[in-house]
Amino acid sequence: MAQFSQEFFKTAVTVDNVIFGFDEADLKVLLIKRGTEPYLDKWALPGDFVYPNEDIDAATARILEELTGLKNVYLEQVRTFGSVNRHPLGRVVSVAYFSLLKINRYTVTPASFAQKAKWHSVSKLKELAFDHNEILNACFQTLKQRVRVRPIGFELLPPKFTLTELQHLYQAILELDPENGIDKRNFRKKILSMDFIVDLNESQEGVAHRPARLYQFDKDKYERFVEEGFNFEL
Amino acid sequence: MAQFSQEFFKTAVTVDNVIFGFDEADLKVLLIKRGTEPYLDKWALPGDFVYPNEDIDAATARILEELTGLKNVYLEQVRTFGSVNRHPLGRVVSVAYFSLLKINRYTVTPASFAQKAKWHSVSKLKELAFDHNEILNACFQTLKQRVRVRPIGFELLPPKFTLTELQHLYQAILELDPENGIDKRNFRKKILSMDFIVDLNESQEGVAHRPARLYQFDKDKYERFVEEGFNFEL
DNA sequence: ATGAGTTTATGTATGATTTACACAAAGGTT
DNA sequence: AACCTTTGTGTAAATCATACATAAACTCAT
Repeated sequence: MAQFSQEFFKTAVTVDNVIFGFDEADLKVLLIKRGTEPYLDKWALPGDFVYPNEDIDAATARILEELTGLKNVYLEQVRTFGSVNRHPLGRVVSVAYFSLLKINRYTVTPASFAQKAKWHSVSKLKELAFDHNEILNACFQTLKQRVRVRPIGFELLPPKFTLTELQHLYQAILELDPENGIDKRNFRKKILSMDFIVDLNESQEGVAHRPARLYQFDKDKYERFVEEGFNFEL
Repeated sequence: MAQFSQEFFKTAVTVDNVIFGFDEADLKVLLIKRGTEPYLDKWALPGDFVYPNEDIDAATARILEELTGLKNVYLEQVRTFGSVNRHPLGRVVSVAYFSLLKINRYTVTPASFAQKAKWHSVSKLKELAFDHNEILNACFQTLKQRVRVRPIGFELLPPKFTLTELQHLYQAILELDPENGIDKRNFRKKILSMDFIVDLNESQEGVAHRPARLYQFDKDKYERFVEEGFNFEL
């Protein structure tokens, strides 16, 4: 390692957070419209500088809370982007995270962000500020991998959900077209063989068709299974 | 994003590289003995500051080349470590990488690193400088996952290898004890069903037992299979 | 030259998992 | 009451994973 020197303490570190939500049959991402240069009026990922006395994870959680009012949201670091010229105003290294939140818990237009914040379909995105398309894409790919081997899909659903909703969620994340994606019966068989997805003995109400049963993800139970060597895989 | 301000350009960014090698039946990692404070004389991961006009990936490649003389080595970014107090002398955020190299291509004691560099068994590591145990561990876990779904194990073997060597490599990375790990016949069956691991019609020479056939990983062939939808999985 | 020592190479039967596939039941709406 | 929409369910066939033992190829010591 080179000689320790103040010369090197000239970089800014930011976090950028790809906030995913799921609505109907569509995977969404929360973007903000920039109110300052550079990239004024362009859509961008929510992000901020990491403060001098702040851990990086904490910075991401802070931004998320400022933007949505929510704490204890699923958060995962993905990768760091630090090309020399990725930011026009200096050397800015950005640590990318994604988070998963239940979209109906999100209350719009919080005070601290003057700019517009809006959910966008992941499948139809325009050009974003900075290298945010690349960042978003990396996070989406990571989510896609993660969701097959960790039971994190539930973070995007309400506490009580139907198996059809769960299946639509997986199809959206894995980019399988509906009505050609996962076989309904096989999907349910696999899901219900996991005893931590529990039948609540309740049904939907007020729907104009046969009501679906409601299920819940039991995290404690899941963790007990993991300790006994169980390995989630879809 | 907060107001753009020079206040935030006060962080140093480093890279730390977990360099893996494989020798006989043992997964190794290349460490250097620190020649300066802090952590003088402690073993540490090779790393350095990222220069002002240097991409982060490039910094990692540079360090690797300075240390080993090797270019075009497999390199993968894992995660960024940036706890406020991880470095005693200031705010230093470190981007962790691992790399995989053919251990016999490594020539010892290169000029640019005055300190001792030495291979250590991953399985018996002492305490390292900074948070390097944590970094090493994260990289090892990532390697463990990666090796099951990407054909990167070959990066650690000589160009021509025997199936026994390959099996030992997998057992070392996956921490399966030898003689209780993977079934030899089933392992070979699976490997040889992948047509990009090609039989060279050559054998070992000068060994005091039945000589093993030599095989080679054909990367181009592999990539063609991937394009046709093939998915590596061990 | 022979035998001992060591490691390689190979196939099959059993069980487990994955896949493909179609129709009756439960509600609301008219 | 008939209709519309969506839910809920089982089985057979195919594929994949697992468990397991013995002969063949080479060196070394005698």
